[in-house]
Amino acid sequence: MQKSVTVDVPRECGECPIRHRAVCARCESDELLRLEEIKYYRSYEAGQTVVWSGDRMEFVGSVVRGVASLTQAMEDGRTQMVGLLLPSDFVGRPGRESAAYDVVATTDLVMCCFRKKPFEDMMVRTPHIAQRLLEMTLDELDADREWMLVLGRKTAREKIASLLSIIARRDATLNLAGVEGPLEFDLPLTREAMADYLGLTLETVSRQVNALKRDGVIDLVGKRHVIVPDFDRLSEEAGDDSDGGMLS
Amino acid sequence: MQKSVTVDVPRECGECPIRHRAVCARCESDELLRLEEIKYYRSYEAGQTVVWSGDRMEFVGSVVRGVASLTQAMEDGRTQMVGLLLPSDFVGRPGRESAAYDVVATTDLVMCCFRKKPFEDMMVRTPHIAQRLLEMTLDELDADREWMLVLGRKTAREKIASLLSIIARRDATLNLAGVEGPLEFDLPLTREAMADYLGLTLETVSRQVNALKRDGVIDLVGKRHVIVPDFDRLSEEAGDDSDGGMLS
DNA sequence: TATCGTCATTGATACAGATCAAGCGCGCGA
DNA sequence: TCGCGCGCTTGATCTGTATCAATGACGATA
Repeated sequence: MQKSVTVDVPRECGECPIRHRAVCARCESDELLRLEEIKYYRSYEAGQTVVWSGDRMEFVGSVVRGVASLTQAMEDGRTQMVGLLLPSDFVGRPGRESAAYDVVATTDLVMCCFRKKPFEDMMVRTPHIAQRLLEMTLDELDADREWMLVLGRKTAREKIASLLSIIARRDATLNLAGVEGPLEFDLPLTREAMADYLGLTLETVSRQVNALKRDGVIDLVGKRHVIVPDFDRLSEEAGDDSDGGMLS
Repeated sequence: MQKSVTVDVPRECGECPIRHRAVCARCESDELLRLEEIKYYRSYEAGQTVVWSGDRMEFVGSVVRGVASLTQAMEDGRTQMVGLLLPSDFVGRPGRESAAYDVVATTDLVMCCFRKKPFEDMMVRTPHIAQRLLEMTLDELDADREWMLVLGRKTAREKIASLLSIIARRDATLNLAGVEGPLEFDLPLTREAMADYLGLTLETVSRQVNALKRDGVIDLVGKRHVIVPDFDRLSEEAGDDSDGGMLS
């Protein structure tokens, strides 16, 4: 059942696609060498759970390729996704014993992992890592707060537009795609996962996605491939400041 | 108009009520001395804005006494509170030029401030500060993610119960009040502010607060003083795991 | 003591999104 | 090639919360 995914991740940090965005971004080459000694890669298939909430967390790491989600659940089954982890995002919390959320691979996933203890030791001796982690954590805090506005105050249509806008933006910065002209990307989420992220039901997601398509805000190829002819229009639908802020 | 509030905050960090919880918690006495040189206190009256979103942020600091709120707003006036800042919480982001949110004093407020540049310099030379800030930021991230579940998936009644539960808990840890027996505290928020935090209207907040009172989950003295006869019952109403987790 | 403003309550009604219930379409394994 | 299952769509109806509209309760100001 565990079809081992062929992984073409370079052994060398120097060749790593997330070298300049991940927690190691600030490291000098000697620091990188020491990281290289303790790192290892793990692969997961779409749908696999990477970490169970409450479990002992024996490693931390970075998403190298693919998408994972962070999910909180109530006993009765209600579920809220609290984070979308794209390449370069960091998973795990130094100084904490057990995981606070479920981490699930929403696409096939490759992670660059460090056993927790060696990483913590390294952090103490390598300010560049701690600095970068603080910076990334503060960025994430900002992103989550923006998401709180989405969850608390936006309509279903605005929520969908906000999600598409965020994915489009992150996708564009990763691929350094042409900044002008239509954006295009594959949705890494099912309708149900979108619903869990947006605090909606999957039926409402489906209806609103199709409404945005009918109104020409987006175009769909199949169910998952999205074309955004006019990013400003999408931002407007998301209720964001009109000044775009594209790639800013 | 600016009735200068009498401040009885000690000049000495050693006497400071938040000494062991704030960003300075890990500092040795020599580090504290250097912090003392660059710190200064500021007071605000309830309702005053501490920082405007988008403004240049010339200082960072800690809440010493009182409560402040972090708010995001859309152009059309919809408003979402994204953080409640209680004593020892940190305001501002080192390494960023302009504020991302409005910070408003919701009660009379005393802050311990540092001009941004000297503080940043100090952070580089004082790992204890950076370490503590990372820890606090990670804690805040967890809290915000819990709040995303509240905003995205809970009913109005559960939202109110969740808010009361959080305030009760934080209040209890601050005052080291008797862990058993009825909890009691003053709401530091108007009904409208509660609505902004919970993603509701103030009418719904009013109705649900009174419903919880009718059902004996809480008792009210006046509009703002809350008595919680049974904390577990409140947790249950909040939809939280029944095991309490009180002060954990 | 009257008056004003702020904060809160309460009621009537409207509506966005949830819920319940089919049904579609496409990829995959037999 | 069939049939099954999963992801998705679409329709009918229900309901929790928003919205609109008064009214009440207190504290501050004159």
